[in-house]
Amino acid sequence: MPLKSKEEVVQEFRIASIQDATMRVIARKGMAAATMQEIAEEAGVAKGTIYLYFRDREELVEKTFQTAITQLMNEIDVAIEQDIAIEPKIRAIMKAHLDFFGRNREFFRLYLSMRMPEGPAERQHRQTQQCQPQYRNRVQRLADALSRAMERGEIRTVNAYKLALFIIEGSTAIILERLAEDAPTQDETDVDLITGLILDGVRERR
Amino acid sequence: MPLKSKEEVVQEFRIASIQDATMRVIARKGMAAATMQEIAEEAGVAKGTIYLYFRDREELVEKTFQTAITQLMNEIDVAIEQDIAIEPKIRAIMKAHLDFFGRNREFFRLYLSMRMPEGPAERQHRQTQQCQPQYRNRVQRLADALSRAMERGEIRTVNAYKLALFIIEGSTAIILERLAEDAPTQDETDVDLITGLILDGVRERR
DNA sequence: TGTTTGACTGACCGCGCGTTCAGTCGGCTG
DNA sequence: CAGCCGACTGAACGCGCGGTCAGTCAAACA
Repeated sequence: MPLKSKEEVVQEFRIASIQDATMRVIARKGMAAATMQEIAEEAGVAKGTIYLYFRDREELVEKTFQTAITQLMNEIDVAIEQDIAIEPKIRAIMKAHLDFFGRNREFFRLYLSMRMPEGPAERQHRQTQQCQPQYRNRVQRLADALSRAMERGEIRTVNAYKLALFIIEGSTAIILERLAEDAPTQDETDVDLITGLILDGVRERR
Repeated sequence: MPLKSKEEVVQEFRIASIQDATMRVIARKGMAAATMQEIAEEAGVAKGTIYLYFRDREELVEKTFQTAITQLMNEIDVAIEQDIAIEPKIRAIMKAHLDFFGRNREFFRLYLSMRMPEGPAERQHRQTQQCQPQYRNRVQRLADALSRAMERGEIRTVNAYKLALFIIEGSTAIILERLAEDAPTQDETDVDLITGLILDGVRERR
């Protein structure tokens, strides 16, 4: 039965609004300072209601993170799977990142928090187990695409994983800067800058 | 009177060991999860003792951050002020970063935490006021060096600030990766990789 | 219409934090 | 050597958190 019952629709709506609220509050206060009380108020429900849909705070944050990152991964996949030259591919990947984080400013901070887990060693470990694969996956996919370009002789041979790290974090910094700007730069300008840097560097050639 | 009295020496030693302990605990548990109790135990003093040297937790963390970042800035200044071509300059700056974070692994996490402040808006603002200048300063100095190289025609003209951001965050990612490795890569390898990327990109030229 | 149900609420609990301060004690002073 | 000083301690406090659950009430049911 593919049709959703009224109850299912209501449930999904609740879950989505609580997750949205979670993102906004974490974006505002930071991971550790985001309280269940404030998330509940933001979502327009009572604190207890959240516990009807999520076992505890940890599960709420994990599920919220998963929902959002899955969406990002899907968008990047589209860009990465296209069988095109490395230059338009890098452009497409950078554009996907800029678009996504532009549309989901709130998510960005949750994303950074998850990459730098807190608390007792055991919890850090669990959070890393859950988040690191998503991140490494993203880096690894780019690294694979770069490796293939190296084999094809499009780009010179270097450590593909470190190159991917460099590209992703470098552009993350530019995204961060862009998000802080009042009048964000045009997408294309930053995409051009990043792509140009990666491919040709900055040395003047005479 | 340049000579330090016995009391001053003891005081400075206490302050230094408490700050060292603070760095280690934050490195282990993260900014928000680092408790005064654990910092005190790590430093081998009672919790109350910390309050003889620091007004509150906030001041402790701020002062600890300042002490460490000042040292980093000094080491980078040496590299940046040298009047040499842009290539050896970038090499020297990258090397200074790698050296510093290699010697002060603990500091790295405190550094990242300070860049992404938590809590109520007002506290975030204060932390940003206190930390952002240090960071922007570092980026700006690199941007200035790059601007000068652009004027001299050594490198092509792009947005110097964004280029500096890209370089610093990209290499930060590589440092992070290196710190996680069991057998860290040789310094020179990463410095070569980063410098090569920035100057010449990765496109194969035939 | 009287009854049942269960989604939702929010006062409450226990815990662990940052912070305080009365008390301790080794060493200096007169 | 008695008396004092002040660096140091750690039990105790208040607060605010995550999590609980007895109570509420609108909608579904009979």
